[in-house]
Amino acid sequence: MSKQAGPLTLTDLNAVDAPCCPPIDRHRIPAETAAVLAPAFKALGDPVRLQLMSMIASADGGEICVCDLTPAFDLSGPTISHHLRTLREAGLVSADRRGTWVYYRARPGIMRQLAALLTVTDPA
Amino acid sequence: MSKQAGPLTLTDLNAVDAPCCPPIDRHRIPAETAAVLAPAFKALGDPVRLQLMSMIASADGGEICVCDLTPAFDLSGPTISHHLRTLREAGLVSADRRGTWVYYRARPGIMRQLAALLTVTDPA
DNA sequence: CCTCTGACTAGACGTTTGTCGAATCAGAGA
DNA sequence: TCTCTGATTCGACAAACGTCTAGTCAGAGG
Repeated sequence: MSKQAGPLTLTDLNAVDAPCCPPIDRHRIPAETAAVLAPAFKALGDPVRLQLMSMIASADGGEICVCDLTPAFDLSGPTISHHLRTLREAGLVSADRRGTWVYYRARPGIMRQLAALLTVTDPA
Repeated sequence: MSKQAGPLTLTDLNAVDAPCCPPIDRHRIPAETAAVLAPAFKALGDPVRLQLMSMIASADGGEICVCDLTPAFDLSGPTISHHLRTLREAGLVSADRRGTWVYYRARPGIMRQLAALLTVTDPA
């Protein structure tokens, strides 16, 4: 159990199925929660990664091959690979090698957590 | 109208009241949309700014004084000021000076857009 | 075994970021 | 007017980031 060493990890949050975090306008986020969720927002904070994320999340069958992602950008293969690693380490996607090809898949749990955090009550 | 010069700006998106963007798992985000929304995610991608954002969004009366934000962190005044400017330039908050004090207020519109983008349909 | 292809790692390089202390600006009040 | 306080801007610096090229790893198929 890694929960004892670090105060809180991404895996901990992923393990929780219920919404971990009330909306941001309900009360102040604890420092530990911020430390865990901020990297996920940061990972989405690059235009290339945001597009990659949407291509993965909207892919037919829920997954997409790297070989279909790379040619969609004017960037080198290693650069795309680097961005995919960033998304992976933020817990937003998972990778699965099948033969020569690697397929990426979105992790809906954490995305829902981020969405829940940003869902504010209408001021009207 | 500034819409003609640049392809798309934050203000343009703020002007739209209806949700600008279907969820990320519906279809691929266009490059222009990614370029506009990524900076907002990036601004939330720092633990300090994420906490600042939640303190502002959850503040009583919808606004909070910088003088109440600064002592909540182990950081210098200029550093907090810098983070607040980042949030401001990302369109996430607005500032209002009243006498000696400056009050910050959340902009719910863009937050709802980000939340809508991340709202994925349940796989179950 | 060799080779080919797709994806990743390693190392380098210029840019951006987060932080600070010092200086400056904006009002309030004597 | 002078001073005091709160907030921002400026300039500097180390750390992190985004990108590249070159090299490496993992399977598929002769």
